[in-house]
Amino acid sequence: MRIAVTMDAAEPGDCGLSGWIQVLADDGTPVQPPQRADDLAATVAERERADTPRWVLGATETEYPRLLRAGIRVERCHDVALTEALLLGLAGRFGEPRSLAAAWARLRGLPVPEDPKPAGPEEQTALFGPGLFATSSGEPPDPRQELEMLVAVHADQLRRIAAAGTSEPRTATATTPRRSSAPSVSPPPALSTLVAAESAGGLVAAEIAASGLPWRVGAHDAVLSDLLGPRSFGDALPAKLAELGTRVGAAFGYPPGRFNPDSPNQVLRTLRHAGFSVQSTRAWELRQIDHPGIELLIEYKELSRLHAAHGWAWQDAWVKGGRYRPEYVVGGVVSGRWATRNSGALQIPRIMRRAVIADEGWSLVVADAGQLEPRVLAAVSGDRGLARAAAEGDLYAALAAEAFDGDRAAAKLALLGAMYGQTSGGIGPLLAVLRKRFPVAMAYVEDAARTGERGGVVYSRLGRACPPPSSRWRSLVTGMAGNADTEGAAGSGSSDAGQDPIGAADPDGPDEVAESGGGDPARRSGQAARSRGRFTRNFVIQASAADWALVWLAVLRRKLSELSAQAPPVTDGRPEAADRTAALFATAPHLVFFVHDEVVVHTPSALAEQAARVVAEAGEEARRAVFGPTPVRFPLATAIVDCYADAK
DNA sequence: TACAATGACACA
DNA sequence: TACGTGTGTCATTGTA
Repeated sequence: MRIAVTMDAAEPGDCGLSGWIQVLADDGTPVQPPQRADDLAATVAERERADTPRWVLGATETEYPRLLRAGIRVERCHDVALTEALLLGLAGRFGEPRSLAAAWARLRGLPVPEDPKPAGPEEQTALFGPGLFATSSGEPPDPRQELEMLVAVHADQLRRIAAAGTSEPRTATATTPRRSSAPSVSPPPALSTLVAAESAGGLVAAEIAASGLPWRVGAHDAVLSDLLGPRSFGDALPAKLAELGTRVGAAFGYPPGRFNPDSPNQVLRTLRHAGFSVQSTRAWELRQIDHPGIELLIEYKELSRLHAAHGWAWQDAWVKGGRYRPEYVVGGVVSGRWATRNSGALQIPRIMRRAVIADEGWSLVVADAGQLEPRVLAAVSGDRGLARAAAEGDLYAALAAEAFDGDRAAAKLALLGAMYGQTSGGIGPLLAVLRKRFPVAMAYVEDAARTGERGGVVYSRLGRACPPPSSRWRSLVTGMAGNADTEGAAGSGSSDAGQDPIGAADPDGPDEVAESGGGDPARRSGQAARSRGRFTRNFVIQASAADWALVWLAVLRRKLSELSAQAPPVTDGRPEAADRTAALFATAPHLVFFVHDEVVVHTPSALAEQAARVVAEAGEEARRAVFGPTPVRFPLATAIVDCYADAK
C-alpha cells in the first residue's frame, strides 16, 4: 500500500500539521478519494502503525522534517523529487528541475518552473523554507490540488521506472540504457531498488539533521586551544597561530606584520626571491624545499586551515545544544554520493572526531567499509581472480600474494591506478600485471573508459546514469556540435554550469576545458576524450560503491528501528526529551553521521552490541541486494566507543 | 562595496 | 605521448 501526502503551508510558530492524504495501490492508482486530515500527524502515525505503507512525498528534504518535528517517523517512502532526478538522469537530462511542480508541468506540457534555490547559511536554521514545493509563482500551491499533482506524477514515475530499466541488475557498462521497447510487466528490480534506496536516503538525511551528531563543545575547544592557543576574539588570530605567522615571516626576512602566509601570491614571490623555483604554494611542493622557514610555513598553513574551516567560528555557527547537524544533499554528487551544504560535514578533519562524544549512558557504533572501491570493482566486473582476493579481509595483501610477489604497496598502487585511470609515475608495468592476471576486471574499467571517450554513458550497478558529455566536449572531440537531446542535459537546464554549487560534476572530466598553452586541436581533443574516459572509468566504481552504501544505510535504518521496537526503552541518564523530535531519538539507537563508506550510530550503551551486529547484517544484506551472489565480501571495521576518535 | 575566480586543502 | 576520481569551504585577489 502507498499513501500520498501533502501538507498545508506552515504558519510560523504553528506546530500543528494538517493536509491531505490519498490511499494508492502499489501501481499508484488511487483506491480511495482524497481525504482531509486536520491532524495530519495523528493520521500518519495511525496509518504507519496499522499498515506501514510507502508514503509518497513530494520531497523528503522539505516535508519529512515537518513530520519529524511533529514527532512522527515513517519507515518507507517514495520521494518524488529524488526519483525525478534519477529518471531525468537516465534520460540524459541532468540538472533539469526535479520538483513536483516541475515534474507535473513536464507531464502536462506546461512551462517548467525552476527549482527553488537551496537555503543559504543564514536561512539554514529557519524552520520552514520555501522547499521544493513552491510553484513557478513562488506561492505555495493549494494542498488539495497538490495532492492531485503528486498522485499523477507518482503514477507516471512508476511507469517510467518500469519502462526505463532492465529486468536484471546491470552486469556491464552499456552505451545506451536498455529502455526496453516491450514494457516490463513488473518494475525492474534494480531501478526500483535504487529509487527505494534513494528515498530512504532522504529519510536518513532528515533524521540525522533532526537528531544531530553529539558534539562536545569543550572537547572541541580543547583540540583548538591545544593546537592554536587560547581563543581570540574579533579578527585577531589565536596567539600561537599569530606567533607562528610572525616567525615564518622572520625566517624569510620580514619584519613583524609585513608577511601574510595566507597570501599564496606573497608566499610565491618570497620563495622565488629566495631562489626557489616553485610553481605553487601547495604543501607537497613546499616540502621539496630546503629552507629553515618552510617547516614553519607548512605548520602555519595546516593550523590556519583548521582555524578557518573548523575553528571557533564554525563551532558558533553550527553546534547548538551539544549537537552538530549536518545538512546532507542526497544524491548531490552525480555518482550518487551525498554532498553537504553550508557546514562541510563531509570534510571535517579527522582530528575533530575528538569532539564527537556519546551522551552519558550512550555509545557510538562506528563502522567503516574498508577497501570498498576495489571490492566493488571485483563484484561488478565478476572477475574471479579479483573476487578471490576480495573474499579476503585485506584485499591488497591477497592481491599482492597472488600477483605482486607479496608487495602490498605495489598491488594497491596498481589497483588504484586502474580505477582512477592513472598511467604516469612508472605504474605501467604494474597495470600490465593486472591486465594479465585480472583480465575481466581490467576489461571492465577499460570498457567504461572507452565508452566515455566516445561520448557514451555508463551506469552504476543499480542503474544510475552518468551525465552525457556537453556539447562543448562533443564539438571539441568529435568536431560535431551536440545534438538536441543531450544539449538540454548538461547545458542550459538551469542557467549555466557552475551556478549550482551542488552536483556540479563536470561530465567532460576535470580539465577538459583547460585552455592553457593553446595546444593544437588534435591534442586538446585527445586530452578531453581521455579526461572523460577517466571520469566514466571511475564512475562505474564510485557510483556502484555509492549504490551499496545507500542500500546499507537504508537497511541499517530499518534494522535499527526494529531493534528499538524489540528492546525495552532505555532512559537512564538521559535528559528528558525537550520536544517531540527529541523524543523520537531519546531512547532508540539511530544514525547520526554518514561519510561515503562510514556510519556512526548513537545508541544506548545497553544496545550497543546489538546495534553493532545490526550494522554488519545490514552490510551483508546490502551486498546481496546490490551485487547478488558474489564471493566478494565487504568487511566492516566496527568499533563501540565513547569518542569517535577512538574508533580505529 | 559586492561578487567571481583562484589556490589551497579537508574528506571519501 | 601523458593524463588519478569525486566533493565543499575558506582567504585572497581581481573585476564590476
